[in-house]
Amino acid sequence: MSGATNFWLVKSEPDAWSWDQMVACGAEGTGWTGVRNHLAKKQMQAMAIGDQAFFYHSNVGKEVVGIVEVIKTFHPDPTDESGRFGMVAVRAVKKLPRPVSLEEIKADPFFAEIALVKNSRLSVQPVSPEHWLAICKRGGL
DNA sequence: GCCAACGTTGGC
DNA sequence: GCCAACGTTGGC
Repeated sequence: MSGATNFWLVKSEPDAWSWDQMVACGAEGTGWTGVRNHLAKKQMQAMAIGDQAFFYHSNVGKEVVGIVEVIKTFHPDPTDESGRFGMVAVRAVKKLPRPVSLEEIKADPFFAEIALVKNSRLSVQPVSPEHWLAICKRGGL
């Protein structure tokens, strides 16, 4: 494992779990439960404590609203009865001063290869450092 | 509310 | 192990 921080993007429908709820968990954070996809699982297994992830509101809003940090690495998800999947734990770090919408990301050819556009259904995805910086910049950070 | 994309399941 | 049917996700 290298010491470099990796970047990710996690999606949530705000009706199910919103940024505000995430913030309400404070420094304690919360388990990122409910992921039932093997590719997403693989991404979570690759996460290290201190890695950062964009928090994206799918369906409603369709925008990156904030940044979360991994505080606990991959471990069993108590909500998964099959025992096949797991979760990480994250805490809210900061809200983007300006949310970055999917529309905006799609409109910029720079993001043509980002998983958010290419594989829109993947709920946990990696983000390259270049894309990370560019979205932070657009978000007003 | 619709539909396309994609993952999963189950019959063979 | 293949593939059709089905369910779910998520953008529009």
